[in-house]
Amino acid sequence: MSGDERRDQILHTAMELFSRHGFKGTTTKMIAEASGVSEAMVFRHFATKDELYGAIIHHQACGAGEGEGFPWEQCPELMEAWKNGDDFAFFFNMARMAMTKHREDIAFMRLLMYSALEEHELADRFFREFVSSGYDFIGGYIERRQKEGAFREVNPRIVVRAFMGMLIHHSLNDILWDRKRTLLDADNEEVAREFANILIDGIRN
Amino acid sequence: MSGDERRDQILHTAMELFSRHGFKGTTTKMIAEASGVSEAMVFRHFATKDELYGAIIHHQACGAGEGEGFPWEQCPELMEAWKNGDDFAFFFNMARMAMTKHREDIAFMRLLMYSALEEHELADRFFREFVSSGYDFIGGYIERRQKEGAFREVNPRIVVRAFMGMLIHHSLNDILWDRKRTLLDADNEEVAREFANILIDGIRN
DNA sequence: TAAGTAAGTAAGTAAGCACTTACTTAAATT
DNA sequence: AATTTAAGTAAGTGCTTACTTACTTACTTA
Repeated sequence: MSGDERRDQILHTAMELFSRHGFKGTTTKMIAEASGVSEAMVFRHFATKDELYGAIIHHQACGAGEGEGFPWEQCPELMEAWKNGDDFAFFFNMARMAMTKHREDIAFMRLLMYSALEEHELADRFFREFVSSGYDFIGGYIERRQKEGAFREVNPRIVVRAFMGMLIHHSLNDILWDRKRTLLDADNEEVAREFANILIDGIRN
Repeated sequence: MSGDERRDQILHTAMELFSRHGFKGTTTKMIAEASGVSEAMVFRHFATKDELYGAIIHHQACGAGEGEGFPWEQCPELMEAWKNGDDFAFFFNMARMAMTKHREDIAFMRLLMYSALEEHELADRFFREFVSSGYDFIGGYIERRQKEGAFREVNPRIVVRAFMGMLIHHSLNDILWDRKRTLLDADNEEVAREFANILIDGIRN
């Protein structure tokens, strides 16, 4: 295997392990064994464990945060709804897109949670670059629709927090707390629809 | 210091450290030093590090999960609202109470997150004994109000998830992700009021 | 006052940790 | 064919970890 291929493989293996066991809970020996090489190979590609973690962060931040732009800019139905002021389509597609993304990237979400708890850079960076843009995007839409008289007077940031809360908490339940779906076992389509309905009716004029 | 006092002190010190650094990230040496005793004293009171963690879990599960009953049963305004079907008072007090509890018990919330990620027993137990009762309580109220014709037809569990999502996500932002309040800097009273308003208008008939 | 008991520790131990060294193999280049 | 280069490893290094042992101190009780 070539150097670059091996580097990539170690990086992905390590990311999987870090996301499962956290930074302290993952040993370089585990990473080496899971990658099918000796520990020395791991340290040839990444000088320290911290540097390896840093490379994962960089890789994820570039891949998830931007790269091809924010995911909501990637969804034509969503941008269409944004232009037309189609409230249901806007919030419904936002919810569906978020849930799909979360479900695809469980490892990344776990890594993000660990990072936040362990106060690594990733959480902060993801937050500043990604989440805050999401707040601006949704918050901006709400503000516009308030000016158009569609939504009542209310701090748009609180509304965004309410909506983000529904989405993230729901995904976190699926990934972390209620993996067996004992509390709520509905498909994402229905949940997204109801979240959108609740929010829209909740702030309609 | 007597044996029982010391045991308690070590337990609380350890809980603080586990909540900050996770299980793997906390060493018995750290615990001993922070408690002002030798490591041998820690192991006199708790045979293994796992047993110490178990004792913390037990202590927290008994203290937080029940003991004097669920916190919502402790709040007279809330039970009054429940009886009278005063929707705003019900959801507003629920939100305010949850936020206050979360803010008081940051260490416990962090411990809970770590437990969920590390798949320790605490997360599961807290979830089964506490969260699921919360779902039943709020879900039951919504169902009743649906029968009375106040709320529209919608899966009550989805509504509970939406509401819990707002509350927990908001607290998690305060504790973990947005400690500097760059995204949203509103007082809990206002946030609780708006969350309640959004939910009620969102499911009103 | 002598004996017993409980709180406490200094100084270990073996295993595990991140990281290194000195070496081998095999393919590409000269 | 000889030399260089890059992928790879076995066997370490020194330090930290969870946990133990053998001992001391201080208070209580017969």
